[in-house]
Amino acid sequence: MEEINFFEKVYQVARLIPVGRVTSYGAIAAYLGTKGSSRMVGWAMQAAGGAKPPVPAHRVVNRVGLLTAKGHFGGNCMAEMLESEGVRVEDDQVQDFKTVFWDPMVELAL
DNA sequence: CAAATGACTCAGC
DNA sequence: TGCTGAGCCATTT
Repeated sequence: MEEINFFEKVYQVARLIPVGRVTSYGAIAAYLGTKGSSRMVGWAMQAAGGAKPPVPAHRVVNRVGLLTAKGHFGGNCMAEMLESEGVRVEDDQVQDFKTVFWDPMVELAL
């Protein structure tokens, strides 16, 4: 069922993240209008595992660029994918986060 | 209906 | 400067 709920919104924004870029939970939450639901974004990512098309949850990190989701992916699989896309990751943290940071509020020019 | 959970974020010490 | 506590919203039980 393709129900348009909070998760779907998160999925759509997350799928809009270009390769080599990353965003934060708060940025997506704020874009959706629920700035305080940063946790919900992460919760949506958990459910994103069965979303179609797949959601690049590995491109979604916390506000400091830390791969908090790594623990859920299993191992450093998340960092490997990010590096494969051109994102510099070191010690489970995105380097030049502000440079690779993709802000939906700006990029999508809402 | 109320309580608990969660991949976050901010403020305080 | 680094850790702890509380706040936030939506989903789940």
